[in-house]
Amino acid sequence: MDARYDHVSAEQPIFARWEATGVFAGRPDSGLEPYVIAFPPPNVTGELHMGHALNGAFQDTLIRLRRMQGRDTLWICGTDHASIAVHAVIEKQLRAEGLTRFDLGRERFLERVRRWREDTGATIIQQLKGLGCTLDYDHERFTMDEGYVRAVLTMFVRLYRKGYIYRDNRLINWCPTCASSISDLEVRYEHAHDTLYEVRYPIKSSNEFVTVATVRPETILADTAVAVHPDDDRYRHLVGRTAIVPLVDREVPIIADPYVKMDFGTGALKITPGHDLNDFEIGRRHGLPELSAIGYDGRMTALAGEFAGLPVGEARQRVRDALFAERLLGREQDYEHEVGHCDRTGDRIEPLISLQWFMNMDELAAAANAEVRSGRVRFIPPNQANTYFSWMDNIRPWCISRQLWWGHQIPVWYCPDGHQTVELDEPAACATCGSTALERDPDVLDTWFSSALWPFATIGWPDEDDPRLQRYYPGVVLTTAREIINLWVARMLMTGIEFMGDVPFTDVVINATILASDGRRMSKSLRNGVDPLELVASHGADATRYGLLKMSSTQDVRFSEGMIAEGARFANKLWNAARFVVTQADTSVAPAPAGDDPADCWVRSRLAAALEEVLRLIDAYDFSAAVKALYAFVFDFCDWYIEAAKPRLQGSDAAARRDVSANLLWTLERILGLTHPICPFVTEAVWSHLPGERGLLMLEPFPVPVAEHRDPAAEADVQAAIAAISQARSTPDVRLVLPRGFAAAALVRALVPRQTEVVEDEVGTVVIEAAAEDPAEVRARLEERLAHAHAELDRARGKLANERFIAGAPAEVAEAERAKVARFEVEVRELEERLRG
RNA sequence: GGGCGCAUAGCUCAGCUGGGAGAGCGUCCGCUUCACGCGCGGAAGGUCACAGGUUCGAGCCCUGUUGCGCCCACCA
Repeated sequence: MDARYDHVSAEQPIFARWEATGVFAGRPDSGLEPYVIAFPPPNVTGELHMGHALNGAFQDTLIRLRRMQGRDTLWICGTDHASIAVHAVIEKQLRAEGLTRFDLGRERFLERVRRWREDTGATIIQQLKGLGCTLDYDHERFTMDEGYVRAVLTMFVRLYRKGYIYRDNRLINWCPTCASSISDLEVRYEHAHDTLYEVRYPIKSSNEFVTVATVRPETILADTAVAVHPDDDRYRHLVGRTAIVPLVDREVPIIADPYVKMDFGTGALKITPGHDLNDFEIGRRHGLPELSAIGYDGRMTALAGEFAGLPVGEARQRVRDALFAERLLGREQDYEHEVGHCDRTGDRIEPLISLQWFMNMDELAAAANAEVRSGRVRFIPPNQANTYFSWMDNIRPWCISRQLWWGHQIPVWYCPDGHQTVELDEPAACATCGSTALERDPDVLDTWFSSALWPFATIGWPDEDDPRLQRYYPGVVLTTAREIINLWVARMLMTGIEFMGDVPFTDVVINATILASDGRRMSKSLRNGVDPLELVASHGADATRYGLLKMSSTQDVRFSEGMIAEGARFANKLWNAARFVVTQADTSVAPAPAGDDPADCWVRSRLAAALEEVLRLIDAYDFSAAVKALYAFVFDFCDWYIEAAKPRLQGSDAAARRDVSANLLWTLERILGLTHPICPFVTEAVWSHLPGERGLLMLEPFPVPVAEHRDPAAEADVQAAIAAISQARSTPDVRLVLPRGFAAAALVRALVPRQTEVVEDEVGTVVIEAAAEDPAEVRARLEERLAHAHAELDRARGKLANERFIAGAPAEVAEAERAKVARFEVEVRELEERLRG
């Protein structure tokens, strides 16, 4: 064994050995209790970023631990076809060639997508292997696999027949570059500086005007009403009258609707159902016509008359000028607000009326809500459920159709008469009129529609007899990022309940977001990101896992490479501890809890406590605290137990040598087992160097808590001795007060500095004195300690003298204060004596 | 605009139901080169963002202020 753990040469071969076992695929015939994690399938376009790496480390740690604990673990591997994201990539390539997807046509475009996917491959899967993740790679799923497509279409057909899915003309978010609708959750709002224009609308058959405010004067051309608040005295007399829309001279009613805010703008609102969501809803309430002045290409339509064909931005300016010329333009004020942009292309979103497929989620959401409110599904941390409830409690119809080509094409066929036939497979004839001239709906489904059934479509659904479905549904835990609670988590809950009759998992763990070191979100454009692959290359997969898990305690955490470096030191420490045991201990003895020196009892007790603690923390998904507890124990083992073992291994007492060797081996084995889920590579590497015939550590049973070795008294004694010895190693005149018998203990013999003299006194304490030192310095130090002791004593006595403290403080707190008084009284007496002497 | 959260040592962060301010890294001092210099021991370093309040007692509870982050959101 080299003096340093070399992750570069160690990791690849170890992973190959793991893969060869085939256990990643689960052990369906083992009779073991299943443990399933739903893996969030990354986009095929994806590269492993920090969020994936954290989530991968998190889930793999759980999977490995449960596997060692004797569960039949399954962690389905796969990727998402990422409809709109892939479109963005390919269409960008096409633009560079001066083309659009429409130049290629549907078939050639899809061919190009498939070719591109073959070329780039799912690199992210390879990257997950590099992190050590034990996903079921042999049964990798893809949301465009044949079976998966069938599952998606089945869901569509069933929900259609249930009446949840329907086609409607509604206002949707339109991205002109994508040439498609996008979902509410794909709209990003950005701050914008615009102008708020006041525009005067003449009132028919009068000299009056009503003045409205708008940031989008070009939409005036599609206005179909003016609205005021029903209680607004300024306008009450106008309700029911007719206003004339400027420039187009359209006569529109003046209506009253409580949505209008009296105190905003002029208190009068122009209503454009075709280009504004609120107006759309007001329009539906009042039965107003829905006109479109803006087309799907982002230009003005024929309705816009002289402005037809102009891009929206230009039309706005021209309309403004025309209004000015007609003296209908009022004040123009600077106005700041949030404007929706397409998450993928950055285009400004145009709300447009469009014939689309929608999904009503009211009932599904109510059922999913109930499972969270009842506690059957819990969010960790619990307050993250607020995000979920705020969306679910106000659920709106979901526009599920996209005017894209890469994705699941909607299984609806239209005959020339416009009848809809909804079938899984292409029907021979129209179900209504029997026409055979059928045309399939060209649109595809929103990517998240297919993601929503990931937990069961990956294991056989809709084939309800598939044994995997019986065995591996429902899973246990989902760990993911905060931003997809609604996009994905909520929808999986809904579909799971609807189609499987049960939720797909009961624990939803929302991971920390790892921010860049500047405190902002890591992003390509800010160039503040850190590549996890570089961390794996430079520090090792174990170090990266360790560091990410340790960082992940709060909701948002700044990335710090120091944590990763700590992980590397930790791995190296383990490696070298093992190297010591292998080279210095008697490896012919069997590993066993042996030896009854205080140090032996202490290390076994600490191990038992660490096992219990780390396990409890992982069960609670507090990986950061688990890593800390593990680190503390491993370093205690190395710095104190191994050090104390040295003289006993080298001494002439053969029995002691055997005991210490057995104890070292036994403890080390358990440390490796406990550490393996977090740092799988180094522990596996070390394991193979230990004496004896060794299989894979990955398949070893988890070292069950060894509670019978708990010995709090020994722990307390040795911990106190360690503190005292530590002090002695830097402060030569310190007086050690150790339990009786410690002068002979391996710990003390091994660790006190050579130049100190060890004396056991008659009351069972050990005194370590410096050989020689400047008396003035000794005196000064003693005086300092005396002053401190006096101060502590006074404070404690003061508290005890306070009646309200005695009345209000818990008994143990008061007791602690009394103990403190006693302790410092002794210390003061001793210090005064030494200063006199 | 709403929700969640953060402000504690030079840095990154712990501090459970209120009861003697912590860890790792960094710095400095000492030790050690026979597992590991990616080592061992120690020390210095903090008005716990600010202002009020409750309490015998507040980093922790309440109110407000300031700064920051993330998520969500249909106010012209």
